[in-house]
Amino acid sequence: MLGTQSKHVQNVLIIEDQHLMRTILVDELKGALTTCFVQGAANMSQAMDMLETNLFDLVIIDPGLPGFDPRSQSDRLAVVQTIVEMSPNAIHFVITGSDSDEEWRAMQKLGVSAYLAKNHIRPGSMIEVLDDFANEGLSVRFADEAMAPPEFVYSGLTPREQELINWMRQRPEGKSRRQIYEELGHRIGIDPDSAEKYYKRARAKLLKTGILPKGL
Amino acid sequence: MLGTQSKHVQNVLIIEDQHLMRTILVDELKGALTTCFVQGAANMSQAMDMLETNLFDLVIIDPGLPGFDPRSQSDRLAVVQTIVEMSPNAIHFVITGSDSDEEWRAMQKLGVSAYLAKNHIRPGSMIEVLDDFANEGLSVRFADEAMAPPEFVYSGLTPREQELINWMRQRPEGKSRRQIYEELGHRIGIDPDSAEKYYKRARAKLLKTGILPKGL
DNA sequence: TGAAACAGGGACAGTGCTGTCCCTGTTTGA
DNA sequence: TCAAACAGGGACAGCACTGTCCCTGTTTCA
Repeated sequence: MLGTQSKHVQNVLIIEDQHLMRTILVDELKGALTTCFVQGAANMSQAMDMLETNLFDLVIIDPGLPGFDPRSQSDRLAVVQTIVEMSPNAIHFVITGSDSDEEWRAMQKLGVSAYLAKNHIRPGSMIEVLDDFANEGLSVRFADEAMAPPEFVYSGLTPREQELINWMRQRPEGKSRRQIYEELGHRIGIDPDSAEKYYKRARAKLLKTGILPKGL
Repeated sequence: MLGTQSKHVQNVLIIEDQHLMRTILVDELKGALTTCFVQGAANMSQAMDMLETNLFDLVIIDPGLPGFDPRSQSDRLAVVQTIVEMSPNAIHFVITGSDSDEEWRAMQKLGVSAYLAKNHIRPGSMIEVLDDFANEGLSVRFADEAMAPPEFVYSGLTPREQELINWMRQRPEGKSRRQIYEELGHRIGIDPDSAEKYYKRARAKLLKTGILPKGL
């Protein structure tokens, strides 16, 4: 189950008690794998049910489950150990809100292949994590304070329009909009003209509703 | 800014260090408000920049920010207090991974209107929270172990197909599929025939790829 | 002053999801 | 055995988003 196999994983289980986080992790995995079948469990008993009745290729675990003390290192390790033992043929990733180097080492001894701080997982990151794992057999991401550009979302924009606005907001000083159109068009594989159109339409919409950020 | 106003909020700031959680909160807010402008900040300095240069109607805070000790009650309260003082005209919601009754009381004294445990926020919940707030001036949701039905996602299904599969998986023993079509069609405002079609198409796709759950 | 960058549009085709309506068969249970 | 429930499709229209190509003006700056 190593190597190039990892992107064709079929059966994935995500064990995480926060609904929104679980939902988006399911989506991220769906996006990172070409064809797959992702299931989510919100607590230990649900997870154990599913582990008993299914064979998973990949199990993603947040050890901070309800009924266990999130401060207790032994509780966290016990959760992971139980799950690893119930799915001996699966790959196991751990996702955590509060990471530590010691915990990663302990998890690794239990057979965990990746250890990911929640605040270091961005949309699209799971692809990189799976790549790391395919190449090196493991992937580790500790918490990270690095600046991400602030988000900005207006309810009336389509995804493409949002994308163009976001890129344009990060435009460096000396760069012309045309250069952004060129660059971005190349990056996402569309005509620079189209990129220009999306930006202009987005801008027009924002102007009409009066909420146009400062960088235009 | 009370009452029916709350759904027409325009400017929203979400302060949360976990990228995925922030992303989905932005989306949830975008969905819950008719027209809005949602911004996200990943840490305190970014948040303070934005609070200085913008006027927000609603600020949503996760007090567990990088640079502060998530175990320290005083750190958490200080974060919230600073933000509340910087946006005196805004409504403030607090979202937290580890909730407690005492913390909610302390937050309330700082002027916080809603206190929400992360594991109690489901997709679509923000609408209810805003309703609660509009009616009662506050909204509180402590952590909750109640069973949510396990998720199931297959990468090749459209949203509607997913929805039908998910409803059908929860079908009670004595209920016929036709009854589900009826009920669901009524609930989401489509023809029962259409519901039937979606389910059948979804089922066919799952059969073709070999991953059909047990309940059919 | 002339060229590039800009704002702000229109026309058009393609695609995927939605939703309605209709069809043929097979299985199941009262 | 007869009707309802089921599996598994086809045809078709509407709609939103995408993407390409083209247009007119105005501003900016070398």
